Amino acid sequence: MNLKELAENLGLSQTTVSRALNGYPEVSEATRVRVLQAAEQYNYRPNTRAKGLATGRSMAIGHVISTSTKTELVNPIFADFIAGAGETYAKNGYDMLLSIVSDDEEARVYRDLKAKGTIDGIIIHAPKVNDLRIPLLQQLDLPFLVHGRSSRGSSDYAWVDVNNEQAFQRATEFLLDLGHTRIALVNGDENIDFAKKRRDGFLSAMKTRGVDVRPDLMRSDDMTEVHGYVSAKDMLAFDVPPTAFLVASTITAYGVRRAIEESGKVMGREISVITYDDALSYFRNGNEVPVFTATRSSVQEAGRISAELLLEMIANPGLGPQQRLLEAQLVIGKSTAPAPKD
Amino acid sequence: MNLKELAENLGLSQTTVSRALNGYPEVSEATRVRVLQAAEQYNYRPNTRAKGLATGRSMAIGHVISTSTKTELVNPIFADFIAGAGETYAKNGYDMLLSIVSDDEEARVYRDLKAKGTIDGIIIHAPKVNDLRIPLLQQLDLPFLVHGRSSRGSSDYAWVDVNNEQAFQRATEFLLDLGHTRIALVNGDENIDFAKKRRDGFLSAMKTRGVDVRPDLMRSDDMTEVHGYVSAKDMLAFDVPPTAFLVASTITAYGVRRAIEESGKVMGREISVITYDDALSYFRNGNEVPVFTATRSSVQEAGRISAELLLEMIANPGLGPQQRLLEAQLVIGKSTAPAPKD
DNA sequence: GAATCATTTGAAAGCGCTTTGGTTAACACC
DNA sequence: GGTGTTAACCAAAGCGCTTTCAAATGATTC
Repeated sequence: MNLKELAENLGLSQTTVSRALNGYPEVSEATRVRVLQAAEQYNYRPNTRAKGLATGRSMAIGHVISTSTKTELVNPIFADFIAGAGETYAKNGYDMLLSIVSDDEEARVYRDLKAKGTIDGIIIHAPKVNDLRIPLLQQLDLPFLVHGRSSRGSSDYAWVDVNNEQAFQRATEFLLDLGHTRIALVNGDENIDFAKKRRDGFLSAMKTRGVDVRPDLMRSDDMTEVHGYVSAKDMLAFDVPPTAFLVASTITAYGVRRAIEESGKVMGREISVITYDDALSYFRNGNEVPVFTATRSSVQEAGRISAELLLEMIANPGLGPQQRLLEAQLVIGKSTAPAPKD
Repeated sequence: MNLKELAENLGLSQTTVSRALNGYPEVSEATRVRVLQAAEQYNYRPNTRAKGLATGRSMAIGHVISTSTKTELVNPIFADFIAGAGETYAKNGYDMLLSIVSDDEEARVYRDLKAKGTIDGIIIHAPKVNDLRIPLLQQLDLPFLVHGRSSRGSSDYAWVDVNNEQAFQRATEFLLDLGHTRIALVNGDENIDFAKKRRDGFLSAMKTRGVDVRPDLMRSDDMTEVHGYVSAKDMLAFDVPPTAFLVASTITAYGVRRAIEESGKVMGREISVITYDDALSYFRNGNEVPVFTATRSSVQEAGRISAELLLEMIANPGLGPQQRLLEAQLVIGKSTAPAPKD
């Protein structure tokens, strides 16, 4: 069933039917009702492509997820982020277009999406400290929003980010308050901005308290379980091992925990752990009492907010780039305890 | 830059330019080269919507992920599945459209996607034992493929699935061979077909060997970490606790492991664990030696194959529904040992 | 009763592409 | 020279919608 057929069925012009369906005022209430009923009855839905062609808008938002060509990892936090965003899109009649792109092709993909007119806006993830995608998108004149921030370069773009520096600074202070000084940092890939910021927060807290930072207690890599395991296992074998770990994700924290237990120590007694917790739906940090003491911020919530801001910017082009800084909560779990006296 | 402008620039008609770009034979080699060069130079990309309107195809595949209205969980295995599928789509010029839908709206969403012509085909996930989506999609005349199978109802539809029954049967036999008889099943939600099949495999192996199955050693729920923890903790507190766990996912297995360690026992010594391993990229089952003995099948691979089969079916409508049964591998890790003698 | 106005409707153009059904020119053949 | 054939190109219709501009109708005003 298309508009023409529907109009013929009703004995009306396409114009009138289109107007009735789209809520324009120049239609008598009687015919509007008649049209809506008929549309319902025949289950009429306007063809997306035709509508888009006529209006110049595609009613779709792109999400580009870049996988490094080498590692081919897909971060599961995307699943939750996208769930949050998808909800907002659905509510506003937008579709979500997903592109999985190897990082050497990203520039081409953006240009194509713009030139082909596939999408009205785009959300990008995990920006690097100095991310070239941002100037590229600025120049492309395609509304976009960054999940995260990029420290260097222009700051005149839309983003939604967590206050990562503050989160890890507080976490570090908490460990210091417990008497820990040999604190290890099992970070994400520090080429990515958020990991860099977390490191900054860690270092800043240590410096403020005048505690020496041992470079051999800092690791940085993709936030897999194995990364946590390997890093912790390695450091626990030191002559003077760390007494606490600051970890970048619950997944990695599970690896750290595995190494701790393998070493015969007990987490939350001899060894303390604080992790960043994205509140992943399949990876809740325990049920009642959190397993890990954690800096928590829901990535699903971030997805929802990101989508809302982007749609807002698309609706009001004069609005300028929207930005939102979320604060992580420090929740106390069973993984932290005072530093052992030795 | 659109086709008209490009054609004017070249002093050719839109017809000829379109033909040159799409590889039709009625164009001289000289002009084809000229056209391609110009297109390259102006970075011309045909407008997706216009092309779709003219051809009647949208060059997009929909993925519908349903979240139960109650739990709002987003299974991270989708991230990997989608990564696999996305690769195939990109290679073939298709876009991927993602819908996150609460389960009470699914039927409407399918009808809409079909009526609006947004997509050329659809992939659905996690079918129930008796899944109503399948007859609905059959009736809608929209090419579709199911990731998983639905035991009841017509079997005349396209699917890609793992031989779940066989996988868990083998895993159970392996535990029985090690002398375990008190084997607990920490399964996924058994309303979903794959979980049902795994249970069948488990029961079939137990029955064949004449080992009694204790109903209180079987749990079924969403495959979260917490589900594993709570189930295992509960069962380990029994007067006669299980000596082995058969678990539905690595994530859940981490919960089981947490409970085991909390109980003061050691996994791979007093307690054995076998898990199903989807080979999630952020959740590799250990590095060299697997942490868990596991039945492994890559969900990313399943995504790739699913996308390939669906595109094939779209390209050749006469082909009939494609189906592919993948076998899981039984890999031996550090989590299994002979049953303790008591 | 004529002029004005608001209300409601419709014809047709246009969005950017593909594709049908030509047309033209060059060439070969008898 | 006339007839076919082929290669290369183009004009225009059509995909299903929105939107501009015009027209018809009935109500209102003087």
